[in-house]
Amino acid sequence: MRTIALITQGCCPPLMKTPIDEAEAERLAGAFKLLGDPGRLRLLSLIAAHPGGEACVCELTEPLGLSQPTVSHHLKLLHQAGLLEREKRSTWVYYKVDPATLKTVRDALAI
Amino acid sequence: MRTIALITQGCCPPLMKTPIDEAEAERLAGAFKLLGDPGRLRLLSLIAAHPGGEACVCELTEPLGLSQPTVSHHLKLLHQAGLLEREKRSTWVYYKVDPATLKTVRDALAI
DNA sequence: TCTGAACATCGATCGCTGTCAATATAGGTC
DNA sequence: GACCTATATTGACAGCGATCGATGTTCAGA
Repeated sequence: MRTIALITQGCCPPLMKTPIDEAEAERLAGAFKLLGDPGRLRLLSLIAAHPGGEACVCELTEPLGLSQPTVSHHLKLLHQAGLLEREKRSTWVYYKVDPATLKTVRDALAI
Repeated sequence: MRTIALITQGCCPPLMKTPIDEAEAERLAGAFKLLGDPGRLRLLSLIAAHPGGEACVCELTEPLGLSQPTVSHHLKLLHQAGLLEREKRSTWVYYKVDPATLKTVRDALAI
């Protein structure tokens, strides 16, 4: 799946106000494509609901029921899109949801 | 692409409040998968921004640059998910965005 | 009833992506 | 250094879905 730069470039104007052009549609669709996978949605949900609003990979693999490489792959995509912040602490890597990016996506659907 | 019943079944609890289960993730991901295609996003945008908030298929094919069967296919998916209302008037079929369903999807991303 | 227009369905193709096993990398501990 | 743990990368495969041409269906008008 292609990487999407979400926050930069003044993404994303409200869909419903005025017709978006093809480039904007491509970028916004990239964001929704990320949200269009049950595993990634559950990852976001697990991380957001985790104590402290953050979780490391080892805390996510088992409840998700997916292999470690797959989880790592999904986390990378979500991070590249700006939906997850990433912080390495010694051996562990902690992820937390970036509310601003999430809001950007949500606002694109405003009536 | 599988059909998603969006409004019915009390869909969709906010992702970020509490961990969603696999069934909810599957359903919600289905909705975002629909939004994860540039053509469908532009369809929604074109229809919403069209005078009267509605448009028939013949007004959408050309600005989208996709074949009529493809446009018809996308419209069917969006309609099945409840994102578009469909009304047949003699030879023409008019589609309009359903704001309630859109809000349902948007609210799932609430912080 | 014939014709043309608008829309839907079918069948086939082809690129994309979610998945995992295997392997690599990096950090901690002894 | 040797070993273990946590995470990332790689390579390969299988299934899905976006697309289009061809065809079907429905409706209005002559």
